[in-house]
Amino acid sequence: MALHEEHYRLSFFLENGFVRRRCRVCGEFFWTLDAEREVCGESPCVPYGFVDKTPTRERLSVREARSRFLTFFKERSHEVINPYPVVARWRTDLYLVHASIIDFQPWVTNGIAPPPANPLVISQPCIRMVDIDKVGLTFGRHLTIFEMGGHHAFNYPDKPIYWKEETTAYCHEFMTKTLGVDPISITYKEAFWSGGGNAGPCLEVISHGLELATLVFMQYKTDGEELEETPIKTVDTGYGIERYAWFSQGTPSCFDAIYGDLYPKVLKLIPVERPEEELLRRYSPHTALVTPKKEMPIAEARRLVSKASGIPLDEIEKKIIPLERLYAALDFTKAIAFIISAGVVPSNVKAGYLARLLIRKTYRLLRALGSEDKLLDLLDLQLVYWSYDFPTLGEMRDEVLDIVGHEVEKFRETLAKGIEAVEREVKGGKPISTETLIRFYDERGITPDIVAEVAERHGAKVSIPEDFFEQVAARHLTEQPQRQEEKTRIDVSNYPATRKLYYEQPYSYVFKAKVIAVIDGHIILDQTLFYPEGGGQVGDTGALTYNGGECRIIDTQIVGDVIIHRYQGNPPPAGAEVEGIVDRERRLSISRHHTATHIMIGTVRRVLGKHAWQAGAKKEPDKARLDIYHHRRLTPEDIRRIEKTANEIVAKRLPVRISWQDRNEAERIHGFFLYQGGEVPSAQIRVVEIQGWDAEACGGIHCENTEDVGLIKIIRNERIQDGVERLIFSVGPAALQHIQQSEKILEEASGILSSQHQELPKKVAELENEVKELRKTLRRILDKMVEARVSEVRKSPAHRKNGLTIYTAQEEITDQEYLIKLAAGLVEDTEAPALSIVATSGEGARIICYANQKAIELGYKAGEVASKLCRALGGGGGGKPNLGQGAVQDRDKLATVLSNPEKFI
RNA sequence: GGGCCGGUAGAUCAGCGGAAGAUCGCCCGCCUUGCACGCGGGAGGCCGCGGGUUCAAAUCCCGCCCGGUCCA
Repeated sequence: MALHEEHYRLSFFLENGFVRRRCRVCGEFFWTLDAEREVCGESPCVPYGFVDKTPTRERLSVREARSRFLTFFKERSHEVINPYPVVARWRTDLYLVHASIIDFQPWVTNGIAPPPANPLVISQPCIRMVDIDKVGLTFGRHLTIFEMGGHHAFNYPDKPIYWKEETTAYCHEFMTKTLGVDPISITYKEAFWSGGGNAGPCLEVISHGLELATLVFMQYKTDGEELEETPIKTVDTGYGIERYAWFSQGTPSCFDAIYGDLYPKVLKLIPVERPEEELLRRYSPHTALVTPKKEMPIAEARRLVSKASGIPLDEIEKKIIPLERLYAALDFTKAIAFIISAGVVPSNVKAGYLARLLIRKTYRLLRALGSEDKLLDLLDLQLVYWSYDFPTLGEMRDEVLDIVGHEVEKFRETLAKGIEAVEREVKGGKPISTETLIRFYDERGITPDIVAEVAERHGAKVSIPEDFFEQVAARHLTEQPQRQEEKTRIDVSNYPATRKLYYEQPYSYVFKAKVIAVIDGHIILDQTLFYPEGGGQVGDTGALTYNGGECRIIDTQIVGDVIIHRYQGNPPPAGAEVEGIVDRERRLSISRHHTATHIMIGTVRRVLGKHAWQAGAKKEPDKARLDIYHHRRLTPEDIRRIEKTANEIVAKRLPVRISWQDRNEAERIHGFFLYQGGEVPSAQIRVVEIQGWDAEACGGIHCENTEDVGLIKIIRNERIQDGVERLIFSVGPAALQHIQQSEKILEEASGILSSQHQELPKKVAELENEVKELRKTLRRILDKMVEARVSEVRKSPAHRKNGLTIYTAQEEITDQEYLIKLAAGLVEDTEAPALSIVATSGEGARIICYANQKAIELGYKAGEVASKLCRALGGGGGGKPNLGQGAVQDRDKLATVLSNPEKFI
């Protein structure tokens, strides 16, 4: 889709002799200097024309391509900005940076915060998981990780920078003058770009079949189908740095250009035979066709390429597919290196799941190449190789290898267990249905190809439906997500912003204010010392007094800029002057827990690693909880180390400094660690800094000094998600309370066992052993008693009915196993039909019946007999033909039944 | 955040309302020059924890803890 021609009819085109044409293949409009041109020039409308050629003046590595790009714009008054992490910590609507403009959305593009420079230029590593299935197949046209060169200009209504004309002119100059690309080969295709809530017309810059850049002119906000003009017009350009390297080198694949230096080392690790260059030269120009789409399955695409290139299909399958796998593994391991070094821990949620997906895909690819044990080696090559340009990769190297190693190990176990399960299923002789395939994937993460592989090893055939993954998706579509319960939604749009006294006087607890309104159980004041819930800190409580009246404040919330106080009792009338009193002890305790949480974040980052980001936090009066990303379960030793280090920081008496800082400045000084609590929607951010230990963007109320926190005691640790550990801790007097409680439990236990605290574990273990021994002894004695009782009961007269012998016994012992063995012993080795009734009349009187084979044949089933007897005695029972049991209510009648059993059965 | 699956012997799992099982591993015999195999015997279980239903729960229901997995 493209917009009306007007949007693209630039003076730059008209004055430089470009003409507008329409592609006879894809039907899109484009601008060209070649009046004869009929095709837009993008592959697959035409095959690649740069392979084995060098359309540029010189061959460029990725680093050189990046440098040419940055330098070009730097020389044209753009400020060079360092790349951002690939994980978008500054926004919550997406996990990964997939374009350079993401760095400046939404705060800059919507005008809330100024850009770090204007205009600016950046080469931003980007991750696109959407292309994951195309990587390798298209020889590098698609990558999950690539660098996007972006020069950006933010045009404010009162301060324009530059727009379409300059942008296009820059691009053309860069292409032709700097790189030396023949102008006649370049086309500018008209298109429309939309994403992240913004949209605008764009020009795709193409040469020799390859799209090298996209020039986007962001000028709309998208609201459903509607386009609304935005006040700030943003030049959003994307130059494919790797593509420039590929284009300039003319290698068969982009991977050859990216990893030229690394290739020999890679082949040493993973020996994949490289097809002869001649074959690659013929194959490569058509690889844009190999894009799996819904309407074109991959097999069909391969047939097309085979036809276009003249290479037989079986040769493609034999020689090209392993290469595709190697290419994909290269790209994925690079993406893994970047994501994990940005602090993502593989898990089943959020960005962690994407990381896990990448690691597993890579493992399976390498498995198909027989080199699954080389994943970490390949990853390590990437970490070292790219650390020159991205030093974080070097700093995080050990941590990344540890995290990924752990993840790979876990996946190996999952695979091994899954494969065993498949083997059991196959050996059961059942054919593998689609349903079974889906279950193996959904419940065990075993893909159908692996099921098929295992089944075939055992001689079973498995057919995988073409639309397998769609069926899986359909299954998940039917699950409707239930919405979280509505939070306090009170319309405050008619009220003025509340003045936040708690920031001006953080250590005051009494204030005067005027009542603006009382609505829906909430009071709105003109100003307040009550801190509203936010940033994980719970809202304040307290009281309001006025003119002889008083009411309790039981919670405080903030809606927009208006603070609402939930009350109990009689509220003051609107307009009244009130005195507010915040519950001081409670607030002090909350502050201590809040500052302690910051100390803990700094601590886990040092004890566990830089990946230990905050996943969530809550600070209450009696405890706080902190969720952190970590790949292993915390050991008791980890917990002790964290506790110890955190308390050392308390004792160091570090000042807690709070200041409002310019957003760009704060990011420059503290980095993105600031955003532990998520995004912060303002140009100025409130930075809470524990000197030398931790700095975070935070709106909470804190102690003035770490020593004010008092003791930090970790109470509990849970794993709330895979890869997320929760620490629950108490601070100061609240911690003491917890310790006293634990001591009380210990005292009770040692009182019972009359031992010292430190003797308890030994004592309990001894007791445990003793119980086991006693149980065994008891069992042996009871077994002896069974023998004795059997012969005793058999000697006394038995009852008879229809040829059936009935033995009865009344026992004092209530042990079930004893009773059953006795009942069985009485009749089991008897040839004639025999039935036994064993009763115990103690607490919880019971009956056990046992029938031998002959008795069952005669029609006396123990279960039925037990049922009849028990019902006659006011209870209930049942069982199997040979063994029945039940309970007796009417204990007095039991003797009658036992002396005349034949009357009751 | 949502869905699904699971927790039983050291390991892998079966049993899914009426007496806790199999295979491998472990221990002791036999066989063998020795090992492996083979044969015979044996030890090893709060059936994840807590409630509930029931005459009776490993089994059914609820909550919690622990693990796995898919999706956004």
